[in-house]
Amino acid sequence: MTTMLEVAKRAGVSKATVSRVLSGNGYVSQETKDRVFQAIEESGYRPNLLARNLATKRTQTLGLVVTNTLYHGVYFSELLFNAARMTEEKGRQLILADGKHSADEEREAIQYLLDMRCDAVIIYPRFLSVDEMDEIVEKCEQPIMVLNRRLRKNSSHSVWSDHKASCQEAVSQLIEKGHREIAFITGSLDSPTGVERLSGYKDALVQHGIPLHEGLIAQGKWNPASGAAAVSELLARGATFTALVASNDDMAIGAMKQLHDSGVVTPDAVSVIGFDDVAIAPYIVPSLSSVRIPVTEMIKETISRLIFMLDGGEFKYQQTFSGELVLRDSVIDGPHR
Amino acid sequence: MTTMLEVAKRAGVSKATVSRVLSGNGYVSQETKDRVFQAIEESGYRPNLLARNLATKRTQTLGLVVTNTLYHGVYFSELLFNAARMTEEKGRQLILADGKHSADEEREAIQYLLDMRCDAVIIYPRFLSVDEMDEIVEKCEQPIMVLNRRLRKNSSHSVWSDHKASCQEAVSQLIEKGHREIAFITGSLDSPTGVERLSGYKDALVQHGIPLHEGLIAQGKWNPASGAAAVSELLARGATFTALVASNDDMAIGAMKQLHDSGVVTPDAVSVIGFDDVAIAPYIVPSLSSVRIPVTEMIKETISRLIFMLDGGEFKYQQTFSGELVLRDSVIDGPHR
DNA sequence: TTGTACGCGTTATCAA
DNA sequence: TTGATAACGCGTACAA
Repeated sequence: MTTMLEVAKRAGVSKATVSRVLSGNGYVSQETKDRVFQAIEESGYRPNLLARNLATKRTQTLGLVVTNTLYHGVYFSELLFNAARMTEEKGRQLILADGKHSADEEREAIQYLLDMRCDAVIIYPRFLSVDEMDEIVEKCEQPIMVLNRRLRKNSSHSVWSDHKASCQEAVSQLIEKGHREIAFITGSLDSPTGVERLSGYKDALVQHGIPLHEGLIAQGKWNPASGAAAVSELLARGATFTALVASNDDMAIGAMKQLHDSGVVTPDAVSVIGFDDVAIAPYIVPSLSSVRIPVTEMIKETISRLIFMLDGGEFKYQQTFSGELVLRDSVIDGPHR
Repeated sequence: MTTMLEVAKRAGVSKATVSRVLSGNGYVSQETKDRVFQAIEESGYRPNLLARNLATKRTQTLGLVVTNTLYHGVYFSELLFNAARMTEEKGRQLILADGKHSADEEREAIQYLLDMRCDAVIIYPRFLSVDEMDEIVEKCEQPIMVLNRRLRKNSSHSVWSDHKASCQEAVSQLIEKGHREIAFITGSLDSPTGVERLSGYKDALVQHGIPLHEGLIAQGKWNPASGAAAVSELLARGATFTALVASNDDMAIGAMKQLHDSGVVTPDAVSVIGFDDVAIAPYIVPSLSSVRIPVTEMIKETISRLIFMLDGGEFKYQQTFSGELVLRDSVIDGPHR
């Protein structure tokens, strides 16, 4: 690899001058500029970003940590796509680190990004507690933002959407359409998101004076297969319901398939609501209603805040997002029996 | 940020000793080891990877370039997930750079990874020509592997699956099941993959002595909406067919929805085959057959080769993968009318 | 077993 | 307008 020094020699100038030409800082005569550029061309010189970043103490990169349990599915794609786009819009590069599937590995991933001296870090946590992340935010010199969690102490360093309220709203809509027997498929209950959605379901029932039947609740694990399994379990229990809320779209899709396959209940007879809006779902299951989580908007806010902080700014206020309920025919019509 | 020097002072030793303790190279007495570790604890020291990488001339990272037009969908997720997993298995970190949506931006992304001094780079090209990539492979000091293209000169630096043969095979299967009128939805025809699949379709027909009807071919753009639009166009033309091959699963899904909505042809009456196997598809459209591209295996081979090259190895031979046709009932049964 | 001193490829601060 | 030269934080011969 040819270095700046070799370029300098070839052009008959010093390293410093080459550096000036490249960075645009400082005065350089047009004549020497030309000579330098020519030398660069001839030698195929490429700047070493490691050296540059070490010297400037800036890497122009944002780090992003996500668990790979989220990798499958369109939700992650949307997250990643927008994060990359917005980061580059701000003239920076996104570096992705895999949080894998444990708290330790999530910690390691964060640490890696910090050790790489990313200018700032975005964490979409899955295993780490809110308290630990509050600690990380305070300890680190780099600005840090946490997605999908509400930090206790540094709430302005987090951007989240109110899963409980969104779910409560969705269930309320079903109740108002006349549904009384509403089944619920949970997500993994070691995830706050899963717990919050379940809690929203329960609160909506209470709020409308509808008794809670544990028999109408089945546990899922976010993926389609577990949604299908949950429906099997509900049916095996002899549960009857006119509506079904699944804690995400993937499970909702698995659930609908199982409803169809089992033949006990035709899908059209059950109103189904999911979450996160797998973008492809409407093409296949037009009857699936969904609560759309505004990932794009949330990422945008997150990155804006980070950039602002990098420029020395400080946020006092926090911002909550809420899911938007997109209803399809089967819900709008109310119960079919 | 506390540096190694500060740790050294606190422990009453020299930088070199701290470095030895951290890397495990060279002899250090247990006693001083303990002192150093304690000093590290107390000061919250973290090594600066930029400095380390600059000094060692190794970054322990693999770069991956992918266009964001691939981000949506499960194919990309599987690619990324496995790439990250395997890279970390080899004790390295994956760095993702967005190739965005033009040849220039794809070049920039590759250049960025090289400038960051990634030890090796994987390119999943969308816009760059095979010739240009052959050039890049030869010019660069870092090992480079190209996914989903067959390089002309450096074929051992590429891993691809034979799209033409896979598609030909799929269409042949349909023909052998008794289908004679087989519609085809192309991918974007500025992509080699799209062209190859179309060519496989045509060749299969020729091979079986079935006349080619241009009226049975409609253009798509890889996404579900374009698959639906293609079906609309076919129907508007008055085309009749008992089977339909779409150049990927997303379009196949859109196509099936359109077949259903239009009511002209019930989906069950048409055997549909897609490509790439959107993992979620079987949960929703059990009747969708698909050619599974072995992404996981291909990534595995790619990374193995890179690691081997980093250790000074050189590959003489090349390896082709081929898609595996997964047939569902509607195809196995043959034409329904 | 430990310390000294130099190199990695840049940027940045001075003089000149 | 240009050139020495000192950082940046770490690895590593070489010497002790």
